[in-house]
Amino acid sequence: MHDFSEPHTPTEAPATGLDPSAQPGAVERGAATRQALLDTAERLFAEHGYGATSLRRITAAADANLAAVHYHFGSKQDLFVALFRRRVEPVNRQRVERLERLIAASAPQAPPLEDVLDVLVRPMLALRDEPGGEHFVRLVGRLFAEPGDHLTALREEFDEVRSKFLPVLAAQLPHLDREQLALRMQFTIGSLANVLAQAHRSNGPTCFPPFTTTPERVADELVAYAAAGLRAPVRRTPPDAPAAPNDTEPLQ
Amino acid sequence: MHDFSEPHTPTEAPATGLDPSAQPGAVERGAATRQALLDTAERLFAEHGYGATSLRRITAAADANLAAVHYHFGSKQDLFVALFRRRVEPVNRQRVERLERLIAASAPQAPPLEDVLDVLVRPMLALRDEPGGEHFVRLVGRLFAEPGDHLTALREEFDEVRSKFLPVLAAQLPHLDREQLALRMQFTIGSLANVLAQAHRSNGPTCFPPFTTTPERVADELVAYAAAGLRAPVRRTPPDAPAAPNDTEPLQ
DNA sequence: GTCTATACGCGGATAGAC
DNA sequence: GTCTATCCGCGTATAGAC
Repeated sequence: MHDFSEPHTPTEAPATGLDPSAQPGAVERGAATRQALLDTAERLFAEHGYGATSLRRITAAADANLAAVHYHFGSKQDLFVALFRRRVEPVNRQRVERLERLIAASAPQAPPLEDVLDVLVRPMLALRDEPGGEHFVRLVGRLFAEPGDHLTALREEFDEVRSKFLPVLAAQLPHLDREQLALRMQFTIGSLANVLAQAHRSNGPTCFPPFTTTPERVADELVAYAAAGLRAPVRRTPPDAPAAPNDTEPLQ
Repeated sequence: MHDFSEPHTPTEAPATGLDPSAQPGAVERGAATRQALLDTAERLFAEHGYGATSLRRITAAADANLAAVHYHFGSKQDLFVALFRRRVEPVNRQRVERLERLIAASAPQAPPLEDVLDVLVRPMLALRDEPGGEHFVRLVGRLFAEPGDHLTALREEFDEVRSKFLPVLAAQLPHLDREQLALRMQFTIGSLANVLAQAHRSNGPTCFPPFTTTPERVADELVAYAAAGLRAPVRRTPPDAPAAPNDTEPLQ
């Protein structure tokens, strides 16, 4: 129902010192406010979710005025996009650069599957060790599960990553056709997303027993799991669908 | 910031015909309203997300009054829980029953890994073929990514499933310790959740090339992938962390 | 250029009439 | 059981102070 066609670009640049009416130090204060809003929103969005976090709470916690969000970013949505890009762009740049180094190192053969997966997975998991990153990874985990209307722009950030990694993976997985590879990569991304979304529960409460695992250890396990899954032989017949015809009754 | 400690249980039972002030046919109308609210909310939540779907839109589309939601369910949150339980309880009952049949059939050995995974995965994917189920599976996919505050009650629905499946899986995976098994099952659940969340995009737009896959085909692929991943040998050393020390600059 | 104050319409929730 | 009226907090927009 919203209209994001003209997303409002207010801070086209801190056009430093051109305007004689500007207060001394105004630019620095503006940058500090912007920063505080990004950091605070990142933490609160991760803890309570996007919808449950109001701009009033964010601005109060960041010692800023309610309207500061709209001045610096244009809308709540745009604030989210900004804090998201801030973290994701370096990660995706690392992924692509490291992949290209891998390709160069193993040329003319394609690089080993495990190495490619490692480069895909580790930079994102490593965010957990950056200040504030532990909040951010939960947001990433949730992104792919969100309904598609308003966050498509963010998902497009991953398009370059996908387009560069897919052919390299395909070269090591000749037993899969295009559709099978796409499906299995969807499994792999889901594994990563789920781990990211649950990363904050170091003493995991409901779903799985508590365990204390470093991001490095998680990356190791995920790479081993995904590589084996991607290499799995194509399955032919479902082994078991006993399905007594009426073991589901109609809805209440 | 919400308080869901006392969730309001209004419709303790359609206490049929006890109240002399009730209109004739009131009970049937009430049940029909309840049903319409569940079906409509399920569709709208799946299409636009929970937060972006207002009670006013739901009640308008279901030809009901705004206050009907609070009368029948107590709150928007409780409406979500109700429509969720309606679908998930039969699925989880199927899973447990089929697992017990598998155990009995292969006793005294543990049942084959692929069969156990098939029984875990297929009933949920099969919901796509039920009327309205194609909407519901998207909600399931999102559940595990949601922040933990208000939906813990729903996640507990899966506790019985987990406690019954984990030991059977462990019996087939003696090379994994408890922590490794928990982590790899988290990967597996993530794979399933991601597929469910994207299930509606039969012509997948941003993330993966379009493909038309039946739920049965997806279940086959997921079982093959997860079985291989779970069986993967434990990895020892990360193969590649070239990580030029400064390939990440500080945040903007 | 940055921030404050204030206003509008819509969201979920609730009380009480019918 | 159902509905109307109402409450308060939300995202958003804008006018004007510094």
